[in-house]
Amino acid sequence: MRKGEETRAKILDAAEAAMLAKGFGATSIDELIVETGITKSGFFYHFRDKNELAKALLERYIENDERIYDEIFGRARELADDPLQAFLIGLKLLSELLSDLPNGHPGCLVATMCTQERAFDREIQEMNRQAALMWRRRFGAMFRDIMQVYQPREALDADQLADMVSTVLEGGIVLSKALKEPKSLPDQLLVFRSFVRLLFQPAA
Amino acid sequence: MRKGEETRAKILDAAEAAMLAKGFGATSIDELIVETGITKSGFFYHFRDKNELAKALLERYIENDERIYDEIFGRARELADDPLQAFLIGLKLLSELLSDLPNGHPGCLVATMCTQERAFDREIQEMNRQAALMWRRRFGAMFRDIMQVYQPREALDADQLADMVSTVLEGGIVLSKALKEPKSLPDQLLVFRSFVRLLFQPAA
DNA sequence: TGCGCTCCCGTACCGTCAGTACAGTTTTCA
DNA sequence: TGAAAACTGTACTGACGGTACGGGAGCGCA
Repeated sequence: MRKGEETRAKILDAAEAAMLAKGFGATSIDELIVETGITKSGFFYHFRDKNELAKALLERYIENDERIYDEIFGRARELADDPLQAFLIGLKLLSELLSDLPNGHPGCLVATMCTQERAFDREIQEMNRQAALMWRRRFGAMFRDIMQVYQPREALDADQLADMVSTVLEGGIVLSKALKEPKSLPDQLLVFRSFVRLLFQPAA
Repeated sequence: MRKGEETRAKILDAAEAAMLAKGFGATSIDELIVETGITKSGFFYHFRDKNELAKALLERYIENDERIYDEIFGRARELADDPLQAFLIGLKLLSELLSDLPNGHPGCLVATMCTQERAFDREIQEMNRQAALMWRRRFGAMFRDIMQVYQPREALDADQLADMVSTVLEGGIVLSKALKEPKSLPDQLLVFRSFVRLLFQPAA
């Protein structure tokens, strides 16, 4: 029971790294079992097929993602009472966290499964959708809190602003990878941060 | 010669649609030859291997991409002398173009090849990088023109702002696909447009 | 008329990979 | 100590990427 979880986690670790680097199709089960030191039968004991591996992978990824956001924006909220300040601090903390990754962000599993959508079943596509909706709810609530205190200088919807956070993160990851410049992602997040500050800055 | 080009284009058409929908790995050569009505030997006459197909695909995609940007921002420049107004009009035109795609943006090949980077050779990764750099040059020049006339309200670098255009486009595509909401991409572009307007709006 | 070139077909084959089937073995924990 | 959990081993199937190579239709040209 305990051992099973451990092996399962080892497979997921190897799979996540490989999938983010090479994509779903280019990652073979054979290579995963070599890396984790089990046999093919062992692999299929844990996962019925490759699709179920992808599902477990995505599930774990999203949970971890949520945990990180909880921590960062929770900490930011401790540092400032004002919702705008807290959000700006959160973006800064997130940018710093992303800067500290030596090889840049490893990639977002949600994005990789989006760009290869038809390779996966409906269940995975729905998990992806729910993840994006959770981001919208999370950041949307923050923007609504901010709007209770500050009047935006442009009439923008809280949900659209929330989606902008996801957009900048996902787009930043793509751009960073394309340019091979890890710094681009945290930089783009800071540009967005400037925009948010400008948007809610009281008219002089 | 003429016939060869035609067949080649037909393969590329089928491949592009399939790759954007399913990803690289999930697109089989067998299915491409069925769709284009040629044989396997015929396919390998045109492309040495799958990687070379990807290269030709990316090349064609980037050229087309550049052409579209040339048209849209060229047209925008005709409609307004002021560089800021021209850029804002360009973003609006681009947003409208993206809105008019019935099934949403089919996906960016640069992004799909980024999320599967190790599956491709260095040449393709370099093409991807050059494409992103071209976007930076293109939009960077526009922001520099704008900055000659308008003082930004936040100290932001023209190149970082240029990267923001790419970021919003790539991120918007990912988000649109994840959410299954084609409208998200053009919406996000308009949110970014508001930010740009706000950034260069003369202080009241 | 026939030569050569482009463009493609047909066939046979190889290695890799996902996945199946199932019997047997070790490990773990109650 | 015994049953369940966690594997191993072997043998196979079918799809796919890719190779090899001979052949042939159509076309331009001398």
